[in-house]
Amino acid sequence: MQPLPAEQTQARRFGKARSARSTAVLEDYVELISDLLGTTGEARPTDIARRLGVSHPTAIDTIARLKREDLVTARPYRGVFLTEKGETLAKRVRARHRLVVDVLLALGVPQEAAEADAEGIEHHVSDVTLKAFAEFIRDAKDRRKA
Amino acid sequence: MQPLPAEQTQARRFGKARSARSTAVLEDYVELISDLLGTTGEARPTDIARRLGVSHPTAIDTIARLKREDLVTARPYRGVFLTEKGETLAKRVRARHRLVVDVLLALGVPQEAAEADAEGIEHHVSDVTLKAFAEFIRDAKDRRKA
DNA sequence: GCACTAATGTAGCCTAACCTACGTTTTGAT
DNA sequence: ATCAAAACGTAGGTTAGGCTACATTAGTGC
Repeated sequence: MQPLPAEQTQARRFGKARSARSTAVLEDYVELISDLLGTTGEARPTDIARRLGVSHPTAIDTIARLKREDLVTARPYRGVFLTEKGETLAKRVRARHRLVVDVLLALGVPQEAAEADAEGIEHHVSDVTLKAFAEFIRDAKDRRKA
Repeated sequence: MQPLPAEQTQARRFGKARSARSTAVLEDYVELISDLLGTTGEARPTDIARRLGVSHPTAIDTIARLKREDLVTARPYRGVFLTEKGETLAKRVRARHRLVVDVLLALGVPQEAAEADAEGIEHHVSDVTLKAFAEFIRDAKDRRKA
């Protein structure tokens, strides 16, 4: 019996989940900012706060953190913009989000639940899992064609 | 165009994800405590800490929170035990965890990634989605039989 | 039964993410 | 051009969840 490795494996998994949790908020903001910039041309703290369902000081605090992480630029009263790094992250996050929703739908999850659960699930989907998801969706499409 | 409802829907989704995040830690602890009680007969702060990959004061703090939430009982130097409420939660969480892993495996996700990602994903799977997962697994089994 | 070790607990600190209350800047309507 | 409303920003507070360093208790071996 070797309890140590099992313990360490489990600890590593929990650690991963913890770090995913801490980046989840950043990812949500970046994705939302990207959406707002794309649809309305600007991303303002108040809009961001309203969409996320938080107060605007909370949004402003988190935007400050995004700046620290070099994901956005923002100047007082001027709105928020994505850096290169932020743009790249936004693209990845958006693609992952879509894929997660698609997989849930393909599994028979109702639309609203799929959208809602994806909001939480997406942040915990690793690249390996994402690849499996993509293949699953591709195969499902092929099956439908055949 | 009515931008308000869309905003509110999105805000509600984010709110759900936020609250899932805050209960995720509690769920992890309860599940782990249940495991430890089942396999070794006792759940001690140090073991819990080691398995979760956190320091023992962190574990003790969270155990205090679990007590406040009436999920466990614990007395100094005596280990941790689940209340009725904690037991019920543990059962639900364990079943959900297993189902999430099974679904990921069925989708072609490799074992280790499935186990690791499930640790984060499980906390965001709603009852509706869980039901769809259960049906998907059942159907997959039927297909294999046929 | 004493002493050492391991487990447990306490104190004090940090960051993230939330909040309310209040002040300041922009903006747009008259 | 002014002024009110809306947006923005700041101050200060809370809880959760981490940490290290240090003190205490329990258990074990001799």
